[in-house]
Amino acid sequence: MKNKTKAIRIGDMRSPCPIANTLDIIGDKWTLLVIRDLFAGKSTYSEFQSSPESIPTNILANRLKRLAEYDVIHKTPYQQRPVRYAYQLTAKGRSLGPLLLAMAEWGKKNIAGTEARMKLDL
Amino acid sequence: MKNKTKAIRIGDMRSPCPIANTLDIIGDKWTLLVIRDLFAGKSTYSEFQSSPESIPTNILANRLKRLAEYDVIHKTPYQQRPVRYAYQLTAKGRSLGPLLLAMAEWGKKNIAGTEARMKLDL
DNA sequence: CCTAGTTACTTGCTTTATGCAAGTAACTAT
DNA sequence: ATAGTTACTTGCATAAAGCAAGTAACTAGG
Repeated sequence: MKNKTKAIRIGDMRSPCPIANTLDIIGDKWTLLVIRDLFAGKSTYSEFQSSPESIPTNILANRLKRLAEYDVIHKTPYQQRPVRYAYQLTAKGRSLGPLLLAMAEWGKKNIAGTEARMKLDL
Repeated sequence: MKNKTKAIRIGDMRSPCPIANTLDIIGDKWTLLVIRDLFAGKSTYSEFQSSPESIPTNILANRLKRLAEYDVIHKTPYQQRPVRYAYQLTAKGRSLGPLLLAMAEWGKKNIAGTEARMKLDL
């Protein structure tokens, strides 16, 4: 099994802590929203863009690239002429389900005015 | 119950999604490391600074302030002359335990070279 | 009293990341 | 031939992060 991803980064870690290293992959305001959308069944660039938070297009491209590098998602062409891509969660990506669930639960309990409008297949 | 915190922010939300709103509070590379330290029993400014990730001092001050504003932690003086403060998790903060646990588990399983060196009282 | 040390920050400045608008490539449909 | 759609990229302004140094309020030692 060749390693083309950034999965192994020993040496350039800020610490060996699993939380710190997870944050280096998903620790920002946008990444988990893309992953949420994937859990909600979305898979194309325009579907991600259509989410209510309106992710900037360059940031979306950047996050999709990073997630693919870390093997959390992968990109496959779903049609030719013109070629269009579908993004989907890898096994590693799907295993973020419990984290997403914990976050959604915390938000619903602790932040007034929040409401889950999409059904996630966690 | 008076509300001096930012707990209620209806109107300036980017969406009603609980995940999006949780990310607006803890979605960055540092906040959850401070919370991790609190779960590990740390409580002073210098203890947070001594963690292996070496959080910049101005960012630490900023995050402590924000977490207090959102009622995730609170600050109490533990001595006079000179006055020194201890930070501790509120009930709201302690309820982040499952989220932190899910994140630690994901990191341990999916990122090579990670290792939990602190015991968290989740 | 004077100097060094500690804790808990704040300030100034440089670098990096975010956010917005516009532009491009490769098509399809009329 | 022109307009529309999808999936991006590029340029530029603003905001946040990161680093080093400085400050305030003390304590302890010579």
